[in-house]
Parts: sequence; C-alpha cells; structure tokens
Amino acid sequence: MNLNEMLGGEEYKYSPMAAVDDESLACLNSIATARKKKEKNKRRFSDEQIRLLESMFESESKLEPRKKLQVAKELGLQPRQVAIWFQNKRARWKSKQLERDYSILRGNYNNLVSRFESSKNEKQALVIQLQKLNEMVQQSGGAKQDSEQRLEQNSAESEADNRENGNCEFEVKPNLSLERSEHGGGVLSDGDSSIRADYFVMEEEPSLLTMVEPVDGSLTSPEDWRSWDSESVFDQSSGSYQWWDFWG
DNA sequence: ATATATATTGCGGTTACATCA
DNA sequence: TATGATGTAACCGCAATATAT
Repeated sequence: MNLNEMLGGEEYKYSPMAAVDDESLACLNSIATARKKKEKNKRRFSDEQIRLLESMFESESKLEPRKKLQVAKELGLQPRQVAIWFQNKRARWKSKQLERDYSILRGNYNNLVSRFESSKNEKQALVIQLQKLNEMVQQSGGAKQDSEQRLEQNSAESEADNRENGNCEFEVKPNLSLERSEHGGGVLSDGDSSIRADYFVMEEEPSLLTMVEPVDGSLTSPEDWRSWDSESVFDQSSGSYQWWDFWG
C-alpha cells in the first residue's frame, strides 16, 4: 500500500506523489495518523443508528439513492457511510446465509447416510435369508428325485407282487415323470394329469444374486426393488400352492 | 446515430481498529 | 495485563451500467 492509498479519500486521491521528499513523507504520515485517530473517534455507530439501519435492511437490502440521502440525513451520517454500511451488511448476510445453507445440506446428507446404512443392513439380511431358502429348495429337489425313485421301485415291486399273487384288478399307474413347467418350476405328473403338483424351483442362483447386488454396489431404483418383493418371487404359480407348502 | 469519457453503484477482498474472553 | 479471535467501518480495485459530450 502506497502513501496515497494510506491517506485515501478524495482530498488525497490526486496528490502528485512523485514530488514527495522525506520531510513531506513524514508530514503526510502524520496526516494519515491524524485521519486514523479521527476515524477511531467516530468508530462505531450508535445503537439507535444501527436499529434504524437494520430495520431498513429488513425491508430492502438495497437502498435507492434518494432513500439513502434521507436515511443519512435522519441518522446524521454521510450518504457514503450509509452506502458502505449497506454494502457490508449485504456481505455479512450473504456469509451467514451460506452458513445456514451449508448446515441444512449437511443435515440432509447425514440423514441420507443413516438411511442408506439401515437399508444396506436390511438388504444384507434379506440376501442371507434368500441363500438359506435356495439351499432348502435344492435339498428338496434331491428329496423329490429320491421319492420318485422310491415310487418307481414300489410300483415295480407291487406289480411283481400282483403278478405273483395273480391279482390284476387294481392297476396302479406307474408313469410318474418330472417335467419342467413353463415358468421354470417343475411339474410332477403322472402322464395324464390325474396327479399334478407344481413345486417351486428358484431361478439359477447367480442371476438372483446379481439382481440383489448390483455390480457397483449402489442401491438400484425403487422400481427395481418393487419388482423384487417376496410376493412376485414366490407366488409365481397360479395354483393355491405356496412355496412353503411343498415341504411344510 | 455512434463513439468516447465520466460518474455511479455493487461486489469481493482487505485493512485498521474495537471489543471480548 | 497481554493476546488471539471476532466483529465492523472504511477502503480499494474492478466490472457493469447510466449519462454526458
């Protein structure tokens, strides 16, 4: 900051600084000090002045020139002082507003984080539950095959018994077969639909888990989750069978 | 009508000082 | 009492706009 800047104000603005010698410099320094003392004496505005300025600012953050003159006259201030007060006030208000906005945003963010965490935990629990169910389904598939084999064996034995006993009046249809239904489930059929039972079979595991756990680990859209409720997964067959009925 | 100079105003950043813990 | 943090009046430099020449 040069001396001209130190002195400031209109009366010093256009001073010929090039011609300043040491003595003049000292003189001007003293003038600057005097100005500072003068400023120091009339430093803060009075409470009454502040009150009026604040109330003016509440109604309008920018003063029209005419209003500025009026307020200055009313408060016994220079119009420039009023203008500067409004400038500073706008800057302070803007700064405070930034703090308020930041605080609100931070609150929203924290809320979102906690909701995300609880959703993540819930999802994890569901994935574990899903895995257990898959295991149970696979086990029941094996049991199905065993029972089918046993059925075939029994019917063969009874046929033999019948032949042995010469009793051919009660013929049991032995042609139970295991087919794939159109929706991926299985149909236990006796060939002419006299015995028919849908059973639930999961889609291949990897596709299930892929849907539950997207590659990027982020939550998918609500639409994705909606399509994944238990109803739509387990209640695919049109019959009255429920998935738990099969081994229940 | 157009170009240039000058004045005014607002804003961001800074300084100097007062006040307070 | 000394000191660092904070608030505030005033200022500077710049850009945008209005007004005069």
